[in-house]
Amino acid sequence: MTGPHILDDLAWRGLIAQSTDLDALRRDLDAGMVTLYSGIDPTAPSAHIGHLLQWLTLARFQQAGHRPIALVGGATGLIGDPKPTSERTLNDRDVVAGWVDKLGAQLRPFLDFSSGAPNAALLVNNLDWTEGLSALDFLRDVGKHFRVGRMLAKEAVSRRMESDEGISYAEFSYQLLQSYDFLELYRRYGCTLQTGGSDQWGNLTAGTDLVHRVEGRSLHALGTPLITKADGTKFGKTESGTVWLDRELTSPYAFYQFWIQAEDAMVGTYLRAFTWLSHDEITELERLTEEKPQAREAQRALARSVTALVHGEDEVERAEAASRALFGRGELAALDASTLAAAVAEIPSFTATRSEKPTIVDLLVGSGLSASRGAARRTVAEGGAYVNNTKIETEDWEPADADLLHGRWLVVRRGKRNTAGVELVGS
RNA sequence: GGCGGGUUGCCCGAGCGGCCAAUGGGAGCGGACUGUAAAUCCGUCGCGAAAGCUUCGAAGGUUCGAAUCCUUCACCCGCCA
Repeated sequence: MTGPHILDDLAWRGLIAQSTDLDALRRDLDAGMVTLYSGIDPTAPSAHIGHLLQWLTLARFQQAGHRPIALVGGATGLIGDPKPTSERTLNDRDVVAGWVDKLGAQLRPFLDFSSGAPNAALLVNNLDWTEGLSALDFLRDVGKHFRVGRMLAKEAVSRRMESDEGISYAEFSYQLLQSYDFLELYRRYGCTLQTGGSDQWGNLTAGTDLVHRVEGRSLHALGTPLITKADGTKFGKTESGTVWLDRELTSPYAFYQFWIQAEDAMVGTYLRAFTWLSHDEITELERLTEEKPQAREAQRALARSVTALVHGEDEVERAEAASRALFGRGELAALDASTLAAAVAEIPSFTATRSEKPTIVDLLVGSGLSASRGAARRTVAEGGAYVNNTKIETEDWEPADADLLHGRWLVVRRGKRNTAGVELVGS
């Protein structure tokens, strides 16, 4: 690969928040193929866009000729990484095992696993080397190398110690488990680099420390920054929660919409971190955002790229077509039936029966746009309810035949950007 | 094991027998402005059309009346052993 050095590329993309010894890492990367790993824990049936960032980082290394190992924490997921705020609830073993399978399948498209290449990606599960480990062996072989003082000093642990929630011994031990992964992967595959989010920094360095003590080798750790919004608040949430990669949890249309709503101040950051666009392309898009922010070119390119990456080009087409139809300047009534049907298919929709004479409140609640009838009435009172882009002023409004697009559709909207389709059937 | 402190709505956090569906802040949501952006301002924020109903860790109890008092249980924190 010609392009910039992998570390320079990562730095340009804003993906290096912390590192152990960048110069040493660069020397190793230049000396030949490096095996690296990054792990995620199965805490849900799907990965989200934070995980995507980790997988993409692995993929960037693979693109540069190095060998990525994607780890899914079938063991660590049974214990739970300490969150600064509160103790996790343990999930059942079979549930976690099911999630391990799902996450494994989900990450495959992002890396090249084809067996021929020397740097073909590997998928591993840390349950494979921890399940058979006895508690005594673990304490002697791993636990003996850890000092409690150091462990207590880790940020997540100390935060929890100071909170009135406290921390269980199980979660306290988490860093030992993750450190042991690094040791095991070093022994099995010669893995010498671990990447992860900067919130994992304590765990990453715990791993390099352990290997140093046991094997006398200094390995590398690289922390990617926590991606946030411009005001520093958490990124990756929408009104309906986390932005998942699984289409059942976050539809491709909703996924596309999430990205297209990116703030101007952050769109460049997201382009750099989440897309494969070249430096030149991104620089140009950043310039366009400065010059003509209202054109939203960068947001469009971002939404297109990331949606294509996760859901494929076909879904991008659909999401874009639906977005044009629903957010376009034109009249919804002017859309032809197939375009409208396609657009409605992308958004949450439901079927109502004419004989039930649904009011706007029924439509808002039935479509899930409003959580309760009270909330729906409030929305109408606030002037946030629309049908076919026309504001509805009264809560007992009912659709007339003339309102039905192509004889059966209504597009209901709450606020600026929450839309749902309604198909009115029956007589 | 002993003693003390704690558990309130999405989060933080007041309330400490009636005036409490419960102060305040944050997040969220809607509106105005705009560009499916940010900032700002305004409004809203348990369910119900209403009567009313269900909430303040759980279960009992005292009382005309409890988030507020008592008992037991669970969990958390601290100190001592």
